[in-house]
Amino acid sequence: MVDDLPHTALPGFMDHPLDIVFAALADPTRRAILAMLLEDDMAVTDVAEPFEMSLTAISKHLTILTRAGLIAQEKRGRVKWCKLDPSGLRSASVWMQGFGQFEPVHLDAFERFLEQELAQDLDPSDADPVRE
Amino acid sequence: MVDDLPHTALPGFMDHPLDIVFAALADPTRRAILAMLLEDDMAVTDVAEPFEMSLTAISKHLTILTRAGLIAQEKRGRVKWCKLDPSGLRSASVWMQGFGQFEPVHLDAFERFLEQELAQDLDPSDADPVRE
DNA sequence: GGCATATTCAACCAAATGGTTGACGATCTT
DNA sequence: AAGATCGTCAACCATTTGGTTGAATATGCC
Repeated sequence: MVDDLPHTALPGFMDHPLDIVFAALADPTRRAILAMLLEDDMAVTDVAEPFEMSLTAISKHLTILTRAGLIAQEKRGRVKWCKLDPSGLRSASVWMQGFGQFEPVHLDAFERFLEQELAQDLDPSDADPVRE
Repeated sequence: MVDDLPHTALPGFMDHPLDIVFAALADPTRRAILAMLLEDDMAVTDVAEPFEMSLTAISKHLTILTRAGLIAQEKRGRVKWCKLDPSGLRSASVWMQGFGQFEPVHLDAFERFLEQELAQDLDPSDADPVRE
């Protein structure tokens, strides 16, 4: 038997979204992943490649980034593509701009950049995913 | 017995400053403390007052915020005053503005506000610390 | 079908985190 | 000096985190 709370892991959990966003950003591996995705959308395997860490570990990091709204993942065939999602970063930025008490920031070049990315909707036309 | 590593807790530790800043921001209690300090510099005891948590716990949170460069603490007599420090938030914001690859953000109203605060150099002339 | 590739799941582990309590060193007040 | 107040220290505890490995699940290729 598995005790009695096997539902959806409903404990206190992190209630506030900002907890999740900032916690996600607090790890250097995850920030490095975000920086990589700034250059290109990537498959999980390719994200993992430069790190001296198991694929599983990277997969977990990507899950954390996804739940924080910092990246979005989309499965195409057997490959799961990862791309930046501005929403997480935006909410964090809004808070930081004076803990939400001042006017929200316009993420300037960054937001516009990401919006372009989104518009392309994961078109790996010039990506180079398969390296073998 | 206390084992044998009682020195300064020298393990790997968090190397990158951003790790420390974002980790500090990832806790709702600490963000609430920052929001409180936005209104007024406060003594540790007064910071702790609204929380249902021990003074020790708040003291630890304040240490974490201090090490992250998010607040500064100054002891005056037996009272330790806490005030916001823009440096931590600034470094986080710089990174977020496109992971350091875009132009750094001007923290607008927030920075100017804090610089005024700093100029006043912890003058609790209109603060109301002692409530008894 | 059979095999390789892509990714996650499950179980496990060490270390870090966030909290507690009780004792302690400072400092102010009387 | 005594006592109260401010804050931290030390030890402890439960939970979370970040990693591992081995097996499992999909999907693509021949």
